[in-house]
Amino acid sequence: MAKPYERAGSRDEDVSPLQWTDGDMSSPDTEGPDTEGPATPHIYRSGAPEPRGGGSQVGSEDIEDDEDDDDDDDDDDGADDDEEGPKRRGPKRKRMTKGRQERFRARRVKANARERSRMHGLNDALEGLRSIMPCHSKTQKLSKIETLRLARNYICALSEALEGGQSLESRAFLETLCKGLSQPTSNLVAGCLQLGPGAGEQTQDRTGGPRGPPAMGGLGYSGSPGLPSPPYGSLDSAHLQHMRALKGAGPEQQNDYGAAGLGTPPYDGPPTPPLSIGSNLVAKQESSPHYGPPQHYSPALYPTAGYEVHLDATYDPYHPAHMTPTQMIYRH
DNA sequence: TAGGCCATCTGGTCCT
DNA sequence: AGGACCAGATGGCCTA
Repeated sequence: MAKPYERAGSRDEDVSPLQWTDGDMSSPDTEGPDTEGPATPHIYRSGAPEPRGGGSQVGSEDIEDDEDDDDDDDDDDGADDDEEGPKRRGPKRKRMTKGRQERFRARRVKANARERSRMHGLNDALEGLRSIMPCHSKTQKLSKIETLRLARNYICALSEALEGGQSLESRAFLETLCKGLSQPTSNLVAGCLQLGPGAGEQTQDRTGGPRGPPAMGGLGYSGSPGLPSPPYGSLDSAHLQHMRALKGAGPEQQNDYGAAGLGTPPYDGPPTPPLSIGSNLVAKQESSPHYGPPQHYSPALYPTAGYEVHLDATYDPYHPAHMTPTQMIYRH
């Protein structure tokens, strides 16, 4: 079943919102989109399965009404003792008075919003990564895990190519690229690169029908070759740029995206978020001691939005002198 | 219907 | 105290 992740629409649009089962916080009033659409309530109240931890969710724990509001700190010794099930470790919790419960809810709402925002940032970064992968298909989006695997392989493959002068059309390059990827992703990559172990070899896709172009026979998944049905992804222009750079094409030739018919800049993804890989790399090198000199990376791997990255003809990725962005020629 | 992938909520832990 | 990060749990969507 493992199929490159594909979804009709972004889930962010129809995501939802919190269903406030308790009347205290009737609306999270945090983000707009999250307050509309179908509900995805995960507020564990009575009746809902508890997420973990032996059963004491704050939302479902000792919630009290106002009656014994302030004198409850003394008698909470027994609060956990009379619970059935495993005892909870850690500091004893105080009973949730209404006021405390409200403060807790407010804190949780804020924390949830932050967490959502954090995950969105993470996803944005992942999307940026997707967009510079050698095969960037708009119809078949790589899943998160496959994106990370492909990125790792891509770095390895390009490094090997730089080291050994290996051809980027070689089978070895493709094998490195597809190491550990799922079959559909491997096939996608193969389709993008228009490479195959046996040109003209007829293979079968998952549905059993013969397909062309040639598939990734034995790559990653031995004995399970086959390309998924078209549309295949496209060889990303960023990858073409990498290939050109690695082949030592002169700057003049590297400039003419339009003339070459590519028509797109090396990075034509969505507006680069603050987490832009390329820009961050350069910026952090110059400003942050935590990011030390990048080790064993190819500048060509980091096309920055709005920039084209070109390799110095004498570039040696392992030479210390070439570890800095000064070896990169940026041209807008 | 099962399984993959995802977004979200949540509590715990660590750090500032 | 509050924020960042993390991992578990849950339910929705989609495809085979």
